Amino acid sequence: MVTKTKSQPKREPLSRERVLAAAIEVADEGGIEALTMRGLAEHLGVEAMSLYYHVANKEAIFDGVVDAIVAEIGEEIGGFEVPEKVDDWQAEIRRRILGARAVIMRHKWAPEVIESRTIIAPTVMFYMHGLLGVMIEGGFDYDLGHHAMHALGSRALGFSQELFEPEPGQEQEVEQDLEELIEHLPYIVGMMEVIQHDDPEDTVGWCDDETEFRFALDIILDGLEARRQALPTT
Amino acid sequence: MVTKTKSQPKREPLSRERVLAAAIEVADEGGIEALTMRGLAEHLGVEAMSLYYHVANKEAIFDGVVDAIVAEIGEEIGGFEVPEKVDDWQAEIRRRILGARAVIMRHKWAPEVIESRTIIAPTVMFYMHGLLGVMIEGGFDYDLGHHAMHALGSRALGFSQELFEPEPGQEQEVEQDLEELIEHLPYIVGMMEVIQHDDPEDTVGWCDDETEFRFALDIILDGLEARRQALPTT
DNA sequence: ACCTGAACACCGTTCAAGT
DNA sequence: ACCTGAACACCGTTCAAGT
Repeated sequence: MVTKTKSQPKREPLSRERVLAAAIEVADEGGIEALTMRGLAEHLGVEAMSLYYHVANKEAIFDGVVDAIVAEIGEEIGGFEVPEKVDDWQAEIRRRILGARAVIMRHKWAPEVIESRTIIAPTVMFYMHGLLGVMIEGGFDYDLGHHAMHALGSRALGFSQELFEPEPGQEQEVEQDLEELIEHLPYIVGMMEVIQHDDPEDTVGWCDDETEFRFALDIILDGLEARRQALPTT
Repeated sequence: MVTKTKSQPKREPLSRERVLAAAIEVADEGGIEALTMRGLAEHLGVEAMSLYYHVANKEAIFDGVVDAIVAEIGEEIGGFEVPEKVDDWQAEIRRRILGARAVIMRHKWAPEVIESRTIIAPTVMFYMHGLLGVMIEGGFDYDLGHHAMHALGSRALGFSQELFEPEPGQEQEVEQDLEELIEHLPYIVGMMEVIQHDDPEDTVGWCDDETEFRFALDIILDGLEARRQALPTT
């Protein structure tokens, strides 16, 4: 073994992979707004300008991060390959989407980054292609498959926009002027009472995200199945 | 009439309302990234710092803009009042949501701003309250109503995240390396061929957003109706 | 080949000062 | 009461220069 040991190398050189991995670390720790070129460089023990040798710009970092997240989804669900025979398309689609969701839950900032891409990432395309393939082999025609992709939307990747949900870390402050709201929002108040009654533990974060996600997902999958069964058999 | 006409006033004074109206104008014209404090001030013929006399900061502008958009939705659908008797909850919900969508279509940057709010705007709360009220009066119990609000998510306000859709102005460039994609993405390619066959006019923007939005909305409404009918009658 | 210092053009925002 | 100039702390990025 010929190794040059002349003075221990202080750090291994940068690379696109290390930059992207660090970017995910920084976002995991401090959220997406913590991911700045200068902050990322500091996290790597390097100057901000050094990053530009390995990535074109910040957008390229976002692109690479999305690729990495989708790759993690691929590991989670065992690849995007479409099986030759699909007996239960609903089960297979649900398995993939809930797997994607598990990954997204580890990187809660990811939806915002994914949505911010103007051109669809090739890896995302491969993921969606897998979903579409499962549906086609499961009895969809292409037209219904197309509708299905749109109906799922971002839910295909395991997330959905919740208008009632605050950002992680910033809990909703419902208490504040609840007094005056009660008379103007009787239905909301009534709903909250029922929900809190069902689950008295939950005080502030009064919704079970996982349950709600599955509820909506099942509605969509059921609706698609009904329309699949209505297809003319050729 | 005693009016002081000593030298024509060059411009009417600023106000919170004028700032917010101008903010919407700027975003309508140049997108949300064009909405900067300096740019907004220039649009108003004023210095950037003057804005801070009327709004606390940029976040407050975003908050106000969301309020204004929801107010516009209110005008579009004739208010958020819940009728005492709801015969066809699906029709009423669909009417409100498609009205909201019409407004969002005029302000395509609005979804991003709405999603960026960490605390739910009071006006948004009123809008959602109206939807919930229609459902309750239409035969939902509070638990199903709660599920429904989550299942609709941002679709309640007339938009949904389309992973395949590029930002307005930046068309998807599918042509680029389509050659190599064909062999890896047979299902996507097959789907595109069928879709283009159905609608040969559409070359690049190959999806009818309105149709897809209604398709997904109907699936959700149908699913909710099925679950409503399954409720125990009390 | 890989990293850096200095500089640029842009942000949002504060604060004391103008009228 | 309403607006402004100067300044600050932060961005992403370019470019010539270092090793």
